[in-house]
Amino acid sequence: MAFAAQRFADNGYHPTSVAEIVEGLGVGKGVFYWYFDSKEELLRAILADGQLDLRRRQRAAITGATTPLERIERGIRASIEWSLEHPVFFRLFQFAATDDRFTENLRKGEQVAVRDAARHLADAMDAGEIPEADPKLQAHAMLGVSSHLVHLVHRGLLDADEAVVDTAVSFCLHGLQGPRPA
Amino acid sequence: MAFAAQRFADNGYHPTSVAEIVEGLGVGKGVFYWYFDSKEELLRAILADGQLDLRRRQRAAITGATTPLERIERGIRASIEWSLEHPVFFRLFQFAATDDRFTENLRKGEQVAVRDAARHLADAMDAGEIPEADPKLQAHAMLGVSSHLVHLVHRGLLDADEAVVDTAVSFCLHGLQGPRPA
DNA sequence: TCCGTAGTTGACCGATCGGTCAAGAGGCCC
DNA sequence: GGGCCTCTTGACCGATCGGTCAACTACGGA
Repeated sequence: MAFAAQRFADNGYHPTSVAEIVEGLGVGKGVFYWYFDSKEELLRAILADGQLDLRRRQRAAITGATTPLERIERGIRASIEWSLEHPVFFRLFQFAATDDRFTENLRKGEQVAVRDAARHLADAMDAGEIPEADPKLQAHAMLGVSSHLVHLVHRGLLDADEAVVDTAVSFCLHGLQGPRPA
Repeated sequence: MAFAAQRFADNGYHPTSVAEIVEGLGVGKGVFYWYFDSKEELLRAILADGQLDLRRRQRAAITGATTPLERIERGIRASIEWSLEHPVFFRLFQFAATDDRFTENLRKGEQVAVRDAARHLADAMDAGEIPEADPKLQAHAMLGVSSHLVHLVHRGLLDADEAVVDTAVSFCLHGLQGPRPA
């Protein structure tokens, strides 16, 4: 799966053939179809693996935080860092988001994460830490900032500086904050 | 090109064959290869068309604005509205961003837009409208928010409400604003 | 020792791919 | 009318695709 993921990320899902994968692994084609029903199922399994790992990282990052806003910040940081460390998974997520065969697989995991973030946002609103707004929309906005910036780093258009992470976090946090009461 | 763009957006670039396109158009295959060198070149032409149109819209939206920040806001609004009105182009942009064969084509257009936005951000900083920060990073952050939200609308997970646009704009503007001096 | 099963092989399948090209249609100028 | 050029056709090409399957190997238990 790791090898296949690498090839999918490098050459694209469609242009990468099953023959290419098994050849690179030095095994027969039968092995592939013994473990997976199809090439499509392979990618689904890879995506599920990645989502699980990201989710674990997010949960771990959040524990220990005391305020809702701190949970949000840690969640963003963890997501960005994970995405920077796992360019292969990240690229596959991006691809899967553009292909109707796979969007459904992403949706579930993404919605869990967004719902989670939205809950913390709602908590922060209740606590008066940030003004009232649609928490889900804001969670998605933060996701947009993070993933786009990560995308740029992976494309080599941005240095994998910690300044990127800080800028993303700061942008998101202040975006949430809205106009401060004087 | 419009027909091909539609099919590429609906079924994906790779799964859509040239045969499918010419058949849908009711013409012979030779016609296709008379006007385009390859399937790849066709998509490139479509992408260029879309980028040109978006760029025009952005420029038109900005003219007449008096302050840098107003230019930024109008630019965001125009980009989001255009993307909502052109789901086919938007999807193709998203796909192209995930495929190395086409990223280079997007980069140029994207960089022009980002450089433009960054210039207005720098102007706003000089005018003291927003605090100092890396304008390019911020421009990309705004692009991330916009495109992710548009993506959700196209996937049907969000209503094409004007609230979406307003939230995006507000999130971006306050994200730029940073911590207000008390 | 021998059988059963899990795991593996790679030749093979029909379908389809992007792309080619010889043939010809239609119109324009001389 | 006849040569010419633009445009169109669709049969055809070799390559390759995802997927199948009969044959085979390795090995643990009886």
